[in-house]
Amino acid sequence: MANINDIARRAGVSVSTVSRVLNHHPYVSQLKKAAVQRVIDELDYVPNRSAVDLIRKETRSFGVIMPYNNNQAFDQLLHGILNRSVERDYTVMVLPTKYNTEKELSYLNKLKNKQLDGIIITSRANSWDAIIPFTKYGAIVACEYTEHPEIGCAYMDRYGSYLETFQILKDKGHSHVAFTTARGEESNSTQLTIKAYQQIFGNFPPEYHIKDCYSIADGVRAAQQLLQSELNPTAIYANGDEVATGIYKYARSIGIGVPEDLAIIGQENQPVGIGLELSTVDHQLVKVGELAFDLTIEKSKEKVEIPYRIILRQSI
Amino acid sequence: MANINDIARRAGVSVSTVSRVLNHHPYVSQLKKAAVQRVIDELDYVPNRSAVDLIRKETRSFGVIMPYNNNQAFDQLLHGILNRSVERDYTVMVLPTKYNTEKELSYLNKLKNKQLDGIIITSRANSWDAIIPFTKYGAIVACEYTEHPEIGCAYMDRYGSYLETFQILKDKGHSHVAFTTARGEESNSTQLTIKAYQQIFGNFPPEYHIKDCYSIADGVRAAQQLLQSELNPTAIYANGDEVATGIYKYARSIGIGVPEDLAIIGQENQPVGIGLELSTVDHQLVKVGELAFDLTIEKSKEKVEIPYRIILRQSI
DNA sequence: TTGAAAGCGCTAACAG
DNA sequence: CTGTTAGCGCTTTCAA
Repeated sequence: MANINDIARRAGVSVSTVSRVLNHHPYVSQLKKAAVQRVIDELDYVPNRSAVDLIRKETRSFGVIMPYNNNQAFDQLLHGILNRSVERDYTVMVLPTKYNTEKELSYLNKLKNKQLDGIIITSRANSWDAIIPFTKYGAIVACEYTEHPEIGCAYMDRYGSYLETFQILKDKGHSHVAFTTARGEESNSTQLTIKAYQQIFGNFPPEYHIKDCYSIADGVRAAQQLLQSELNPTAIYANGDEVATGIYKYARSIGIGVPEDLAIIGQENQPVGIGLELSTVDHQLVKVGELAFDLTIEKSKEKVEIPYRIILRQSI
Repeated sequence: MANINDIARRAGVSVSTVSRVLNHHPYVSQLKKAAVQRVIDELDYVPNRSAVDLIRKETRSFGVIMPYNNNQAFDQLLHGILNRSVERDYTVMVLPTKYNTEKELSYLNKLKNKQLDGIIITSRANSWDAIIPFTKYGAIVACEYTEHPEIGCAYMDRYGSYLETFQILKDKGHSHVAFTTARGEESNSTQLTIKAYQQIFGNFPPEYHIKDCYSIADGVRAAQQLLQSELNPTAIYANGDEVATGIYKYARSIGIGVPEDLAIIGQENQPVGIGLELSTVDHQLVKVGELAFDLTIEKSKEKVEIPYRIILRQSI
């Protein structure tokens, strides 16, 4: 592979001149510029990216911390991020953690070792206190709200949407309302769900909260636990449309009508919810992702809230 | 930020010794090793990745060319790739093309400029002839079959699965069978679909082939075109479960029974298909992704076929 | 407008 | 076992 010296030699100029034409600097004579360009084309030369990054001290690439991909919510966020990255000619690295704190820290280290200019956190395993020291090495923006002034935030109004959803349920006459979440109280969304729930309905029996829900199968399991007990919830707020689907299918399989006997509402407006006419709250995650990227590239520490939309269909 | 010279100086050793402990080389006295490690910890030092990549001439990172993410098929492939990349401590860059040939070539260039050690192509816009020259600079593996000996392939047996699916439809007595595809004949999958179709049913009116189908909405559009004409297909093979869902919903909305009046079968075993009990052919794309990664890391040019599974549910 | 030269931060002969 | 030194391939003063 040819390098900049080869180009310089064959074009009969110095490496600085080659560098200048490479970077479109002014003050290069047309003559030399043409000569250099000819050799570049001839040798099909492109500058070594590591060398450029090393001296420029930036890589024009961002990392995206997510527990895993192939999940509607995270893929929507990633999609938004990719939209913008293409426009701005940045490159994005996917950093899957499975909520492993060590792994997550090792990814944050890529800021320190100058492999990444910035990191977008879609969901995290570590505490902010563990994360914030890394802001010294590059922009860190989160897809959730946090007070910390070091962290830019592009977030959906989770608390507001939960409040409104529970209120709708209450207004429809439901008082026995159960809900599902992905993780336990270590998760921000779970905390907000519980807080909003209590705000509207007051305390609840712990059996009304089903954790570890990610997939259709988890929804089935949740429904089994909820519907076979004497808890008799009349409504369930699922943490995603796939989970809602599992609940719906199980309910129907044992002859429970939706929404007559059981109201179901999911989240994120996924295809499966559209297919089954499930009501849902759309947190517009693609937009959140796009904004998160914008904040990162601007090294902004702003807190920007994206509005949610509640979509009422047949299941409530 | 401290660099290797700072560490060497403060530890009272040479940079080579620091480099040795960094890279776990043998033949470093316990004493010096400890001294170096102490300073490293003290200064919270990590080696600059660009410098290391520059001299090592490798980055331990792969790129994944895909038209876009947030699509069940590509996200499954990516998921498989990420699974393995975490295990092997590689990093992956997502390279979304929207099937733009220029963009795709610019990504392939990242092999040449040493930004990437290898690239996995999940779907492509360029011809192989345009792509193959880049194999000189790094491993390129595809998630589709190609004869070219320079390209490793981890692929699903598309042709076989299409053949079997059409045969099943034929065996069930269908002779008026329509189908949808994402792209036109520039796409490998589309070509194989048509070839398999003709193999089983012979030629077909061009109206039986609906293109540009990606989403539920596209499925609705396809169904409108197909069901309102006098073509009267009795079965439709959709190129994905979301498209199948759109077809299903539209059919139901105009009083057409599934499967009595219309058989529908989709692809990729997506959640929405599970929810609606749609039959599907699962190409096991997560496995394909995992294998593609393995081939890339081994710089293998093997052709490995992953078996498909036809999942019969209620729609056929 | 141009080139020489000094790095960027690291690895790996090579010599001791 | 350890240090010296020569790069890796590029950008950017600085002086001309």
